[in-house]
Amino acid sequence: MKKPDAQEVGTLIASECLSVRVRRLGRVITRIYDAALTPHGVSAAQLNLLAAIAVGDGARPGDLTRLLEVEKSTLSRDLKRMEQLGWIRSEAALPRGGRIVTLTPAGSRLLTDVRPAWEKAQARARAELGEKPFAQLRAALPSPLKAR
Amino acid sequence: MKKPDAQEVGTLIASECLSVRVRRLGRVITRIYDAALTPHGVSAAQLNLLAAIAVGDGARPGDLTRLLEVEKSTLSRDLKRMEQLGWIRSEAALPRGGRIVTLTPAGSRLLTDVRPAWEKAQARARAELGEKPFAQLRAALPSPLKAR
DNA sequence: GTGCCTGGGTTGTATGTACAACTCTCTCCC
DNA sequence: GGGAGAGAGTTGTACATACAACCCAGGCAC
Repeated sequence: MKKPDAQEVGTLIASECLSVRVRRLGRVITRIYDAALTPHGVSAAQLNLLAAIAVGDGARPGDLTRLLEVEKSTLSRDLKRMEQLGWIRSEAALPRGGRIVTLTPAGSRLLTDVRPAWEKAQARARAELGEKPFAQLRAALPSPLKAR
Repeated sequence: MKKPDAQEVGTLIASECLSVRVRRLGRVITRIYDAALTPHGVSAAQLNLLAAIAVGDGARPGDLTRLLEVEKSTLSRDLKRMEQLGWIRSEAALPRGGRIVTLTPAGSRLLTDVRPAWEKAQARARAELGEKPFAQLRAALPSPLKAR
């Protein structure tokens, strides 16, 4: 039952696989931001989405899926939750049953209120990673706003 | 109801936030690996875990949580699924109710079988990101095996 | 010993995420 | 005008993930 092959492949993947590293990093980073944001009752994922909506002062769901690279079904549910929380509003507006999502006043307020906590999280993430890896990451990953 | 502040904060976060970029990248990368691995009935997360177990030819759950930076409750459930799938075995072994998780023959076989698909995914991820960002990412993110 | 702490594990609950299948509504082609 | 197809959205289902609240076993203090 000795399977040296399996051990070898395991070591290869554990040490070389990009998804291992990226997913691990995602968990670490998400924890940092979630912890900082908890007092405001908002999660990292939700803040990302709120910010994306705020950028254009309203957005079509289709744009958001492309910007954030989320599946449309995921977005649909995330938006529903945030609508129930009173942070966004979804107005039927466009021809093909298309809609436009905008921040409510409560959503706008939340976003501005949360800024100091976000900055703290950003600083903590920077400290956790180290100055150099932080800069490398920044360089390697395009800002979603530029991406497309 | 004009909230230029909110728009400003939104733009700041959307363009500067590390969690936005990292989480987005995680979704993209996970999709690539999941797609390549689907024919083998294994997900990216599961493969990561299998590999981590294979490295040491068995591991204690506590080590795995540190290695992968996963919450212990998450690990508990992931292991349970994989045990039901017949890929791993969990033997009660140590003093404090501690256990050791090892690959079954089926798990070992799966790991070696899956290698070509993994390599294809790795190549696709590299192509998707571009050669330079790929190298930058590699440099910025420590291999989990080194991390601690 | 009794009580407390710590390390290790599971369970309840909620969110984030994806894929597949479905509906709806236009548009376009013939 | 009737059907094919594209674009947008929702719903079913399953997995990955975390936090909080537990449970259990050992060690330590006194």
